[in-house]
Amino acid sequence: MKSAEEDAYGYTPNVSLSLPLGNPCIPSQYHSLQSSPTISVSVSEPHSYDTQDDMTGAGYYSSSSTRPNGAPTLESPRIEITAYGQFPEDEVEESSLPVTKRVNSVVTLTLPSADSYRDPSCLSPASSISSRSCHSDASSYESGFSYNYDNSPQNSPWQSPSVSPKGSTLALPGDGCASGGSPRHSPSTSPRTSITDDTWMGQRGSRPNSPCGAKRKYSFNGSGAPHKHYPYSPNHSPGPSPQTSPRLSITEESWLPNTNQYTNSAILAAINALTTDGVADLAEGIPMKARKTSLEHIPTVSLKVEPGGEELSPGQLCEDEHPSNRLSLKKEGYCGGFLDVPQHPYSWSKPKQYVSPSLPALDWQLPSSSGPYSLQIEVQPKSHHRAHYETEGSRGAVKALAGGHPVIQLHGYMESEPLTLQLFIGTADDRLLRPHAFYQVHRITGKTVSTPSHEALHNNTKVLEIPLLPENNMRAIIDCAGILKLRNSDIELRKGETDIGRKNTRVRMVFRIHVNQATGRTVSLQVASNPIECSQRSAQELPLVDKQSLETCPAPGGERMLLDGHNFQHDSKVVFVEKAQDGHHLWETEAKVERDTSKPNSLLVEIPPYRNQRLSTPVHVNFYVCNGKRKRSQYQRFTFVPASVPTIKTEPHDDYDAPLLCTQHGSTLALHPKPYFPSQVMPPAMMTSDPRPCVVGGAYPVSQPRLTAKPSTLTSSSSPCTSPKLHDLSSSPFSPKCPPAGPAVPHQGPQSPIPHVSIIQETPGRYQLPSLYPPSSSSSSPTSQPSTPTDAPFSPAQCMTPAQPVSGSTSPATQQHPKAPERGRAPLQEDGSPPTLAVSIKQEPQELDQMYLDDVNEIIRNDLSSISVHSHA
DNA sequence: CCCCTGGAATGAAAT
DNA sequence: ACATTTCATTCCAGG
Repeated sequence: MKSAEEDAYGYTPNVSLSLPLGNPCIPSQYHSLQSSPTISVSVSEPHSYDTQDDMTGAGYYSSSSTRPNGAPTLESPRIEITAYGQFPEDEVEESSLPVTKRVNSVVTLTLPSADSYRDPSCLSPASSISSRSCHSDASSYESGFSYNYDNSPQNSPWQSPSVSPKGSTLALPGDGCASGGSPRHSPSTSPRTSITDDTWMGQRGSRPNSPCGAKRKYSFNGSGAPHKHYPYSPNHSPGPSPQTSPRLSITEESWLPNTNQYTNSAILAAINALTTDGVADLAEGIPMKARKTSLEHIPTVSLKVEPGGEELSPGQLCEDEHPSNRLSLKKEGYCGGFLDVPQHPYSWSKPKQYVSPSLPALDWQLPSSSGPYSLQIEVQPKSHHRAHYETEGSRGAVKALAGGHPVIQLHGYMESEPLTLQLFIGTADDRLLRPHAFYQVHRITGKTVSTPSHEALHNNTKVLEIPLLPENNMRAIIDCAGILKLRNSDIELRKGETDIGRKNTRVRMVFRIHVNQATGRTVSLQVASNPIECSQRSAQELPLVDKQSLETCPAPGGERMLLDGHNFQHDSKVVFVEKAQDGHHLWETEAKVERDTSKPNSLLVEIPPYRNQRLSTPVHVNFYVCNGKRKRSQYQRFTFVPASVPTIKTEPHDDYDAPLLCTQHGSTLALHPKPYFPSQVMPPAMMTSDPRPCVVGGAYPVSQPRLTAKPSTLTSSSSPCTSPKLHDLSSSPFSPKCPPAGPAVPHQGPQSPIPHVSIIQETPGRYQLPSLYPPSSSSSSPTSQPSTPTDAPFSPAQCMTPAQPVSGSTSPATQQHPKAPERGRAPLQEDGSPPTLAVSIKQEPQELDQMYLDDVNEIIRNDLSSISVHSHA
């Protein structure tokens, strides 16, 4: 198991590499990154490096896309989309947001967005509207491609299929796929929306497609690229290309118009230059996936003539411009096209403007508090929320555990100006917090909704913007946010996407706020909610621990801990586990459960004695509730302390969490870390215990993130946490540095040296970066990026670092590293254990773990295999 | 009539 | 290659 994990991490790198192959896109991303960075850099610098500050500056810069890009790009990595979307989009998206600050300097808005969501494309449409199916189409696109192969007409075929659902399906090659495709297509598409477009798209059927695609791969061009996507590839080529390459180009085009605002012709030029290569790649790769979604239309259009023609325009238009619009539009079909921004005035009073540019990418890790400001989740969302598919109606807003809805508040803000709270759905795995590729926030409206909101797209990630008003004490009740589930097949096809959707059903609501300061700087804060299980099945079958009455216990154990949660059974087992960095089990033992008092929602367990009674320092371990082989809760943190030392901590756990997540949960936060483990110790401990690498430094290591992704799913279980505060970690180490360029530089630096370096330097010249990055990350070709996953790395780095550092608290981001530790594996070890055993590895029981590991491994293998395949292809 | 939901059927993927 | 089990996604139906 452990090994598996490690492997995973280890692989990651590989993966990333491979990915690259697959995705041409990547390059583009880089480019974008580069470019963006550049831009941003320059601009920002002026402002301030400070992380937070950055934002501000950035914002402007961003105006041009640049900045954002930089950031985004980084992020993007993950998602392929980004690549496509690239800057413009990003910007766009961002722009939508903020409003407040932004002055608008910029102009218009909107942007293009090409990408829109990741899949979102689909989603968004759909999601937003639910009705709109547009997006879904996108996916279809991919399929479409495939179809192409089959028949270009495919459409028709598919469509029909689609209609017919399942059936037919197409037989296609994909067989299964086909079938799948058809069904889905039909469903999604057909239903939803619009017809035409959909139809086209629809045909492809999202799911099916993907599957099919994968298998088949035809791809036209794609060659390898397609991997999964292949379908896309075709599409891509046509469509995509547009996107991708197109996008680039397109973007430009689109942008241009929009962009102009920005500026950027120059920028564009630069970008293009950069991109070129990338572009090419893109073209190849074509990111199809991405395309798919969003593009569906577009691609279609472009690619194929048929649909294409028309669509393109629409699509493109939409994308570019609309992304945001879409959101806003939601209903309208996509393309509404205009800038929505303005549309919903609401509280927003201000026009939105764009702000975005400067804003940090969504995958950047940000602190939850900085200076006087502290963004907190006053009321956490319930641990379970069944997300809805595009093919379903909305399943309502995410609710709070005690009824009601989540509540978030910004403390320490004394200005009279309203701010815009951003909300997006993030991951809940061990890796750094980032937008979740398979879920999107869904805006809920209606009589039951009291909080106004507005949708915007940032790099394929839907972001709900909610006004935070001084008159409400900068507090908002989040009753307007639902969660949309994207079909795994649609997302996995995306070019850059490395995460797998299967069993990756936990998310976190991520809230961000950007506070402009008198100095001109912008302080960006973010907090993530506790993990939310979004699948119907998991919610009904997997045991889940909401609360634990004890966080720590002396090594001898014996104390009783009451667990509050869901799906507990009389035969539920509670297993304590201590794993080494590499993942193997050092210790595993089943705790006694008082069956008599066990209830579906509570379990009373007796803390088992720790394996080593001579602890000199606290040791972080985990425990989970198990209802059967594959029905285990996520890892919960627990800390054994030296008998003498009583508990100080309670929270040691938190530490762990902290590293990982950022957010805070309320209480938990971790923090300890610092306290406890002062310097030295801490690290290890953190690392060890959690997987999270936290790391500070290491964390970023970047590479890990990527791979992990999938695995992460698995892993995720473990630490979801949100630890909020990590700041410490993060901040200290890295953050501080970064400031300058803001985005990019910071984090990465820490992580991967190279990157960092480059980044940093680059500030001056973005270009540099590009080169740098690529290399580092990808090593191999552009594709490398694929690793997008890596993004994480980047993002982090970028992100915040600079800015965030400030926040210090930011740590969140850092925290996530969780994985890092693993990677790092060696290094630390629990230090905690330090004294004693620590070291050795015991393994022991592992069964459970193994199971887990197995799962993970599987996943990883699959991924790898697929990847490799792709690449080969 | 529409929005939510809870429940489940269905088919694909993983074992 | 086949039987099962586990998941994801789509459908249904009631409030």
